[in-house]
Amino acid sequence: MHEQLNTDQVYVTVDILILAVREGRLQVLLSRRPSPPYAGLWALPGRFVGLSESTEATARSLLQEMLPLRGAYVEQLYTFSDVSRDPRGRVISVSYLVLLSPQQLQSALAAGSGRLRSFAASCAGLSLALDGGDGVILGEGDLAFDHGRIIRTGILRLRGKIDYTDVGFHFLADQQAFALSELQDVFEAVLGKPTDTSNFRRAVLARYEATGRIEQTEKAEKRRRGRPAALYRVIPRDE
Amino acid sequence: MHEQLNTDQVYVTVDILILAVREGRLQVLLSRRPSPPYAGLWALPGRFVGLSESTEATARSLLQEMLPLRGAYVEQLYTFSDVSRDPRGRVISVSYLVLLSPQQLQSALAAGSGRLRSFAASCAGLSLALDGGDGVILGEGDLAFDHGRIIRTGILRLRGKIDYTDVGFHFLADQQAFALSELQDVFEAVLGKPTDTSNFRRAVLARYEATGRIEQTEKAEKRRRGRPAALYRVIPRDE
DNA sequence: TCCTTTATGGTCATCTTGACCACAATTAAA
DNA sequence: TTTAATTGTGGTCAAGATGACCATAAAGGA
Repeated sequence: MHEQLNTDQVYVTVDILILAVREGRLQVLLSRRPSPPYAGLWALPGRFVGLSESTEATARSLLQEMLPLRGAYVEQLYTFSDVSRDPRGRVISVSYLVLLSPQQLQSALAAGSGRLRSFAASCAGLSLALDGGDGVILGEGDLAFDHGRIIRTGILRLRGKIDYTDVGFHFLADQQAFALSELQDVFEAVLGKPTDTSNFRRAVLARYEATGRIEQTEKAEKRRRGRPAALYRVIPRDE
Repeated sequence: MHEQLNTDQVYVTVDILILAVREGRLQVLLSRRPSPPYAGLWALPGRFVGLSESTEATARSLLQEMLPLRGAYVEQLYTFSDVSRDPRGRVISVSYLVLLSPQQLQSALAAGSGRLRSFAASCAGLSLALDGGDGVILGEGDLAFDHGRIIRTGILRLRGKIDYTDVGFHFLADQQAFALSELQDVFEAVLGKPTDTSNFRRAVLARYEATGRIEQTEKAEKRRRGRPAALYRVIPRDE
């Protein structure tokens, strides 16, 4: 349908940047392009915007195809409009940022075809170095379109807002109790640097428990080796 | 040219939100729409995106038409894409935020036709109440399209970043020395609340003078009534 | 001259932050 | 069974930042 684009009009697509924290690293969901342009390279999921849907609706329906899940965190990221960003024609991309728990990312990978795969993006500093979960290393040249730039933009946005908003919670398993150390793993993966455990705990409890955003549950976890951790749960906000 | 839009394609426009601080209030540049839709209502300057220009280029050329000036601060704001936001058809708007000094805003008003006029936006809380510089009060219903929402989005963005970025400087006259009280006026107008003068001075000097962003000049101002103020200048960054 | 206005510098108590330390509660190893 | 390693939890302490407030300086106007 869209393999040949008219040269006298502007097209609009939505690309979604799906991030999750797995194995201590920030990961991004990519699929391998089956056909030109950029056949064989990795790309963000995307789609042309329909005539009767907002770009946010496009992003959500695109997400719905990959996940049977509702209520994922979706936020508009940035609009990329360089004239030559798509060799097929004049295509403007409105990008969205989506945050998933490891389990949600896993089920997206399971539901997807063989084209779908995820890669850990270890982004020390600003250089985009995609470090594959199975040993594959992705550089900027392995990504289609300007998707490397989109990923960098998204990670910077995330880093900028994780410690004064609630976005970090969306990386935790929905509706499940969590240990503070798990939340700390999320922060460290996003910010790319270690944090003092005691200070992190103090800051989180002051910011979220005092404001009624999280509360302690009765149970304690027993999964790991050391002392069992107290479990907390996120209090859903009705809006 | 664009009075009739095809119903089978998506159009892209750029709308620019031009803000300045004048007379202690945050003001926005609006023009009166000469023709339907929304004829007679106030609207942000806007234009359809050309085939061979990025949206940022569109924003800058649109700005250039109104101002002979280069180097104004331009930042992408948000992309609005509600299906029914434009009665003419399917029009997606990429909005940009532009910050001007009072003098720049004045010259834009002088260069513009009679359709151009500026209004002070006094935005206590979140309710958009446009309080006219010459007594006219604008409400949400006096604005075309979803431009009230764009203005609100821009002001919130500005408030969110003014005290941890350099954006506040762009409201001051370019290349000119300024007194700290002028910068304080800018902050108070943007944030909509008064600030303790002494604490403001301490914070600004710690944040900007210590990092080499501003420096004191030799001269002192003599314009006003009280004690003359020390003048500072912004040190341009080469990037 | 005295009052008003604006600018500038300072105090002081409180809150926040970063770097540590000590101990608790569990599992693994010796 | 003791000991060590591991993870979680609470606390201290000094340095820095913040908010409320006061005092003084330098100008113009009455």
